[in-house]
Amino acid sequence: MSLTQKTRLQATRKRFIEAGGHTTQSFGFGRIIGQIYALLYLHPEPMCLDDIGTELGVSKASVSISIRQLEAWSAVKRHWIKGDRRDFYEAETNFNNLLRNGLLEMLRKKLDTAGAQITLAESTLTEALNEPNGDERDELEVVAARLKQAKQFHNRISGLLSNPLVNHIL
Amino acid sequence: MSLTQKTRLQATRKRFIEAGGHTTQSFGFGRIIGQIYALLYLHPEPMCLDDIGTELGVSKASVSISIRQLEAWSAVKRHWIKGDRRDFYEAETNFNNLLRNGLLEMLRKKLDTAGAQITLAESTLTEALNEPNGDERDELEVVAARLKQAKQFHNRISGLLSNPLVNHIL
DNA sequence: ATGTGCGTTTAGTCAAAACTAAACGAAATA
DNA sequence: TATTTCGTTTAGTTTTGACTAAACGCACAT
Repeated sequence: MSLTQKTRLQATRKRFIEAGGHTTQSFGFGRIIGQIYALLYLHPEPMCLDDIGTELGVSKASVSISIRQLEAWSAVKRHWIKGDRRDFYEAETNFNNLLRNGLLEMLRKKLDTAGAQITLAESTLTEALNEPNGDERDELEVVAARLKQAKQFHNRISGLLSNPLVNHIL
Repeated sequence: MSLTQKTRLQATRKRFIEAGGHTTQSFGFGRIIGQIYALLYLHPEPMCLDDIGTELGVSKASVSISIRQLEAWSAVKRHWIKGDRRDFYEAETNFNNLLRNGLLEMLRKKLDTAGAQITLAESTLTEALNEPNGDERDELEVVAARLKQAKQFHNRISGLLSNPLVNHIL
């Protein structure tokens, strides 16, 4: 392989890996997660923890933690090699699965906890509403109305995420 | 107003505000942003910077910075009060606008920069591909194929965000 | 059993982000 | 012009969380 080809391939890899790290960073997951995925995505063969760490210049511990996150999102798959005790990983190249099991699943969880909070607030308020009139009854009802509106919106979004049509589009 | 009513109203407010802060925090924006929005959302009248800061127990500077972010997302609106030099703010209760101008807009920007990076990587690689054969031609083509696939997925998602049908559902 | 080679856990470090206090500039008031 | 009252900027502090080195536990081999 010519020197220029090699250099350009390395440059391409490096750029893509940096971009991956930058992207996950901007979404609030660390930088390493994106870098690992990008590295595996462009790598023809599965890689082990040590090689990944060496390639990216980070510790094995970081790789271990990050790769478990990626596994939980179905973004990488373990690859068994007979006679080798090490764990090898390759990227899940099917972005649809990645989207469904990763991003959307996370979104769902966050929506759930948010929804639970709203419900909790609502029920606390309902107790107050059932009592005989007080001198700030109006305000009480304004808050109740807003909470109700928030819950409606929450339900709409939740419904959207479990809508089979929407899920098919993604 | 009875004491129990007052207590419960305050408890409801507090819980809702904390939940709001927690939510925005989990999405990588600060805690204060969500707290301010939640406070304004449950507050019948527009509030000024100082009152917001006092209510949440944070400095006016923090409120100033955060509320400009909220304004950029159309999540709050300025409310002019004649004869008062202070800026008053109220929550945008239309969640659809909020979604469109806030979350989706942000998503669009991140997709754009990610797409630009992929394109850049692709063009760097294309130069190498146009050269005569080298001894790692195969690997070069694997990387090229992966980049192409990534770009396709990126385009699909971008298209989805500007799809009028999808935009209408949201 | 003992040693070796893994992945994981933990305790600690360090850098980046959040947040504050204080200084500042602009606009209204006197 | 001097003063007051805002919102913003800035410089410094605190907090958070990313990351590492080292210890650990487990499984297999000898």
